[in-house]
Amino acid sequence: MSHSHPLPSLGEFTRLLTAIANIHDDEEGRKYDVVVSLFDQMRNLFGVSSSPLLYTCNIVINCLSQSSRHPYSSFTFLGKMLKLGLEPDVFTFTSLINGFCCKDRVDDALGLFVKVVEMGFRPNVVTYTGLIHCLCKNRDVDHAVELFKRMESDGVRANVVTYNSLVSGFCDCGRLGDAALLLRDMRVKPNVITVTALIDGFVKAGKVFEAVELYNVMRKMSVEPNVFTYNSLINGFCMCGRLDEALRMFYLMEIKGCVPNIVTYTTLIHGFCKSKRVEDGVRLFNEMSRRGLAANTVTYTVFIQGYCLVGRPDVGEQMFKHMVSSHSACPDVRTYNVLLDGLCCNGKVEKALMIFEYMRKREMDVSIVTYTIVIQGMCKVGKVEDAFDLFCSLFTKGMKPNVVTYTTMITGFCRRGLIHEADALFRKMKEDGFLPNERVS
DNA sequence: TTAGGGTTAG
Repeated sequence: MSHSHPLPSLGEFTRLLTAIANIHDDEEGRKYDVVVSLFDQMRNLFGVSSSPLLYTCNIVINCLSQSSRHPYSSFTFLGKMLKLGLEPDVFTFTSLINGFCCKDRVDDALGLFVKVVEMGFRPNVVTYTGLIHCLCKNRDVDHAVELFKRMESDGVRANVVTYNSLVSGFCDCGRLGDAALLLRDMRVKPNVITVTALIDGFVKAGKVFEAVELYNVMRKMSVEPNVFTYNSLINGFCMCGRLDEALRMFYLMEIKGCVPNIVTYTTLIHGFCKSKRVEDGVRLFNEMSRRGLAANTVTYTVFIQGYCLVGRPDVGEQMFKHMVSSHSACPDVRTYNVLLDGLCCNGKVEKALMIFEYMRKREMDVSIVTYTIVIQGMCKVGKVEDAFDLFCSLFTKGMKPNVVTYTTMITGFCRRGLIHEADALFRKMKEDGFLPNERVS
């Protein structure tokens, strides 16, 4: 770098660094590289004697710990900090612990937490909340509650973010009662995220009227619902086929000044498609387009499913081709799954198998759901041997069949009268730890 | 001046 121009100050450099660190970029890796290289340039320019401020290092370390490309770079950077004579603080360690949390490495996160406490640092509400959130995401809500209690006995007060993690955690594992109690007994005012988490919990459990009741309560508590809240409620009505009520909620949100987004429309379209009212879905699609909202992958996928459901796989296929050729949205595995399943259910198994071959040639990321759909299609047209070959190949690919896969294959054998094969597979399924009537999520 | 939380499709 040439020094012919006056140098920016250390403060200006740090502001730049913070700005870059906070950019939400698709190319995460590149951003982190820029941050580290900028930090190195700062050090070269200002010299080691003018030691960079601790918070500058903390910005860098936070970037590094969230980077998935270089898993240990944050610890390498910590070493660099120590060499420069900088003492890490609670911000530094919270970022490092959170780095493990981001990668779902709860045990490493907890291990580091214990070490940091042993070193005499006092974790604060952010440190605890990061761990609680990570435990909840890993469905270990009991452990999260334990940590929550420890936090309180350490004299660290939970804030709304802590409660939000726990309420969502309870909801995610179906403990709606615990979530409701926690919401009731919170020592800080809940916000829209807290209440919406429980509303969505009710919706996912099929209890849409409890969700609506909570919606009414939240307005009395002067917690203002937002687009997330309304999308959740609309989804709740759609899920149980109450489309009129879904529409009424949709109108209500507009009256309340809440602007519907692409998720709102896609949820409604999905509701109509599932109830075989694809034309009503198209009307919503047109309205959405008039408002300048562009359909995304999910919107198209919902339509493809809808058209297949009403026996028009040709239109579904057309939409699929349109999304590819117009580059308006990129089909993902789920789009392919819906198309394959739709074709199979409409007697177009051969076509589905061709698309599946194409997917394999292109080395696309196929899921166990894709395989299950194809196995089912093969069985349907009597190609039980091909289906079983594909089933067996899963193990060498490192894929695990789930209950649906097993059930599909067993049913295929049974339909052909291959009772011994079916029985053997049934036993293998139980060996793999599946109960015959287990549901898949 | 630095760290933590949410919705949609099989």
